[in-house]
Amino acid sequence: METNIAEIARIARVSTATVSRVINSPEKVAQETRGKVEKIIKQLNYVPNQQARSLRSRRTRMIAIIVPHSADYLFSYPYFSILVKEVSLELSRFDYHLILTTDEPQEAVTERYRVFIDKKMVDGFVVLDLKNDDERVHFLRERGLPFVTVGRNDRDTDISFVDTDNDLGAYLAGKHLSEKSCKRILFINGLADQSVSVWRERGLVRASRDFGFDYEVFNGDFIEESGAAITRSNLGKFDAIFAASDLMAIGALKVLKEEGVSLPVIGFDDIPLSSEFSPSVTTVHQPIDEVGREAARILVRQISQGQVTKTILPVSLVIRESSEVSA
Amino acid sequence: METNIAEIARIARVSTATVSRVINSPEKVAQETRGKVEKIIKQLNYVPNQQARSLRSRRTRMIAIIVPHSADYLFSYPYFSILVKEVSLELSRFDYHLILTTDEPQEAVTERYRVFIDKKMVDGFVVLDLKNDDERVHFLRERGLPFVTVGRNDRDTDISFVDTDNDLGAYLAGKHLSEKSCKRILFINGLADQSVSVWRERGLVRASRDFGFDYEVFNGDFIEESGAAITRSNLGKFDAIFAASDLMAIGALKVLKEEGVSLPVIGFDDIPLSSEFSPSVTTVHQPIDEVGREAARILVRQISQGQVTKTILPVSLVIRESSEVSA
DNA sequence: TTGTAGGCGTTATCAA
DNA sequence: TTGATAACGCCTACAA
Repeated sequence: METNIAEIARIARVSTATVSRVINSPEKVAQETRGKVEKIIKQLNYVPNQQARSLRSRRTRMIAIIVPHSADYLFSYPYFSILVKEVSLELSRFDYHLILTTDEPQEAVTERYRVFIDKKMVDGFVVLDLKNDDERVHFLRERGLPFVTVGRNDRDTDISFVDTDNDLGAYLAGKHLSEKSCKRILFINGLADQSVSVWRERGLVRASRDFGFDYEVFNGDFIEESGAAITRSNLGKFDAIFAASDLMAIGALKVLKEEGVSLPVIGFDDIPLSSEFSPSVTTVHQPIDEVGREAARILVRQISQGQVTKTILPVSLVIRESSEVSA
Repeated sequence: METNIAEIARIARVSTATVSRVINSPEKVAQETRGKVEKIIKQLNYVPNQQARSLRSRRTRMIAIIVPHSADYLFSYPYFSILVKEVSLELSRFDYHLILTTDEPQEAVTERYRVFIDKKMVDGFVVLDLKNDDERVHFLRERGLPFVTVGRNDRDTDISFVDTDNDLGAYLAGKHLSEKSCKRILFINGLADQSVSVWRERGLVRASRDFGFDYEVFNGDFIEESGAAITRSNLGKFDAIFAASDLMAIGALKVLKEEGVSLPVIGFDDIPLSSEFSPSVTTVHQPIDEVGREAARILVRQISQGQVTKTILPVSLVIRESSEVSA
């Protein structure tokens, strides 16, 4: 016989309500009864059935991350794995758990969200890969479910998010390049519809005004190939490269090496590979592990206290070999 | 008011039992009633509450993957992300969902398994990173919960698993190197306690007998640094290198380049980076996406039919630049 | 083929 | 501070 709250109650000679209180709000139970019940719980290795709790309390303690198939590249991006790991670990410290899933290509972007909500499976969502105008945000708002976005945009200003200071990061990169006397920068940005790309371009615009350089933007998709392709088709036109991801910076560096060209290159993220690559990659460091943990904390707070939290984490320029060459 | 089975029943003028039957075993309901009920379900956008179903049916439709902190490296390993993605996607096609989590360093290896089981949160587990003598397998066996391992060992032969033909892969690598006239191979294997390492060494042993070469084994931990370190401390002693992961092979290739040494190098996995690296990496291709999907299918079968399935997927040698050099 | 009714294990309400 | 009892939403004997 599986032990349940009724058995504990029987043995402790109290009611099931009291056992439940010992578990959920021990402060409401007298010291003595409480000790007695706790002892029996321990003796029998009793653990509450989560499904029953969820049904009754309408809280599942589950959070979902739904990776859109259009962001498939995330799965070979080290940044993403680390983020997911930290989100999951921090959530578990609050007794929440993470469902990780992908959508299918033919589905609507919001379909999986709808299913999770309708089935009453989750208490909230972490939204990655935020767009400037993000359907998922509209949807979740409408449905009234708690969520936190990683990144922020201009439209949705009253929601919980965690972001890094992308604007400043790009500004620092531009400043550094201008200090290397660069005048025409090739800016390999991310996808244009992603909010992160907007912030980074803003930072570079500010820097170009403050320090007097020109730049031109091309949109890549964060992976190495796109950085390489954009670099290849622009050889000879620029005297420096700033890429919105380390992988694209590495793609650029490979092309430059192939072509025997030497230009300062700066990336973004500071993934592990960047310090090992040759040349090691100058980059804007983002505290990705902290982003993950903070996302978890913000969401838990949003769920339990209905509190909107906005966090912007600092970035820093890490100077390595790839920017230490003459233009 | 949230719509539930009772409301559907009321409107359709049938009992809740009939509505439940329409959902779970439509063949037991008369065409006419069935149509009527289905129509109303659709009209009201009714979706069954998963928590209630779970409580009643004792099936949560949740599967967990618990990554041990000792396998932290997995999170920066492209192989792993792709596996997780495919497992999750395939599971969702059977209406199962994936909980992804990590354990904490100070915990027992089986602690999180215990919690998930005791809370009645999951129907089964995918066990990664299988050891020769794996505590988690003992534990899950004892507790009687369905699970599938990715990899197989000699001890636990009556359990469901999906594996690739690691033995053959290593054999093919050895054969190829011997065809390049290599006589002394540096074998950079994975961690000694992992079952995958055992199979790969077996394959190389067979090849060394069949083709007459010598080899020496060193144990790395699958990441680039360990491949580089082992290569560096063995320079000059071998005329070829076989590494148990592409990342370690790449680490080896970097050291060789640095030192101006040219040796045939073969990796394992065939991660995306291997075809782009310079030199492109000769490697044993594993169908990682299929491994993930098959793991999901096997587990679902194990849960629903109690059926043990063992799958070994084929590998193939992909010959690229890194083995096309003279020793 | 359909309905009645009990129960899955817990939490919440209300009264004592 | 504690207990009795009614939900939570669904499934499934069992009976009709």
